[in-house]
Amino acid sequence: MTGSEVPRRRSDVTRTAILDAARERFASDGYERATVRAIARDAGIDPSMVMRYYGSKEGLFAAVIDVELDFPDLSELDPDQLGVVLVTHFLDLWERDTVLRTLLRVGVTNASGSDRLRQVFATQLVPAARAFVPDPADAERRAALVASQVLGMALVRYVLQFGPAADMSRQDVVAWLAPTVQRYITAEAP
Amino acid sequence: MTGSEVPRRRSDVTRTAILDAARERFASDGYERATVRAIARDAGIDPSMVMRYYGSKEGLFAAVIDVELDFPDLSELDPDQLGVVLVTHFLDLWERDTVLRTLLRVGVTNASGSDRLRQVFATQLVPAARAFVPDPADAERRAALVASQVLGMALVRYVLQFGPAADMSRQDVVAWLAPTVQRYITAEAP
DNA sequence: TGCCGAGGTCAACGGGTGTTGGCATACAGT
DNA sequence: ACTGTATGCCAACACCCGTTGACCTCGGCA
Repeated sequence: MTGSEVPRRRSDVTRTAILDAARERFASDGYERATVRAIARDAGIDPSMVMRYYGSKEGLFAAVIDVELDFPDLSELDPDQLGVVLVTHFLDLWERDTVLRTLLRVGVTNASGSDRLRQVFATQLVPAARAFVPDPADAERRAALVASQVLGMALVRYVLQFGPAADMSRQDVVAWLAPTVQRYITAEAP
Repeated sequence: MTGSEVPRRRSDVTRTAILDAARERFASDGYERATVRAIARDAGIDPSMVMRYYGSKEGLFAAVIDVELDFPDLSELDPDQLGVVLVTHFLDLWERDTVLRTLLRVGVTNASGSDRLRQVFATQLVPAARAFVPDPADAERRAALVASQVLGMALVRYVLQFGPAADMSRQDVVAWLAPTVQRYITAEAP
């Protein structure tokens, strides 16, 4: 992913139109109900274009979830601020684009979605945790606890949209969740 | 729901066979990928029987998720034990049968699934919280925080099956999550 | 100007879906 | 024993899906 560049081929505009439409459809409908036909209609082109450029529906989905979740540099951070920084960063990620929403929606029913979710967990969250936990041996467990709280909040707030969770301000979410995350990483094992 | 009774009609055995098969299919495949034909095959009958007894696929799903989550009586409980009791009870619920798993799997993509999930939240969790929170005005918010942690753990442990989360013992889950839940309900607002 | 390939449309295929109506069978009540 | 009804199966319908291949239409180049 090199981000924005000037289109070298004429078809690039169509390519990204498909990708944008796919992002929204997968995010709001999940994998099964997001049909190739609907995505093509949103992008204003023929369904066969989707196949030409992405090979198959599965290939299109792979392109959608192929993004890097750039984790913040935590190396010289006050360990007491870990909870606040992590929760704030996660809120940013969830609100910036739709890819995590897509991943969560799809990961619950689709194998390649949950694979990718596990992969993000293992390559991004676990290593970050490893640098701060008291005992590296249980870094995975502590990362899983953090994931449970963060994904759970994302679930009720952005996907299921429970009223009280969706209405909370960012500050309140951080204020409530940061101590939890902080404890999961740095506290003594109970 | 009167529970177990002697079958009055000959078809009751088929009825429950369909329901059992549907429970498993919906729980493991989600709504879209659980086909009427596959459910009927599992139940050993013809797909048209499903329609005769439950009207439609949607009606069958409604029957599957029409269950009461009997909440424990918390009225004379030591408020300090709230976290432990709640987390333990939730683990029981998730491990006893598949209905919550179904609800979570389906609620993420299907409207009637997430409706039911919101309904369970509003009629079971919020009232329970109302009895213990310092200020009844924010009972909903505190209940939402509890839901975020509990559903999040269920998500990574039972649905996504993140290794470290799935491998934790019940005691460890309770030991880690109970203080979080306790704080969400009884602690001063930050 | 003539050509050629890239970009795009169109119609169709094979398969799977939820759902329906007709027909057989076994049972219960008289 | 006879009959009406509950129970079940079978075949088909209409629809939607992902995917394919044949065809058209431009823009750039010799």
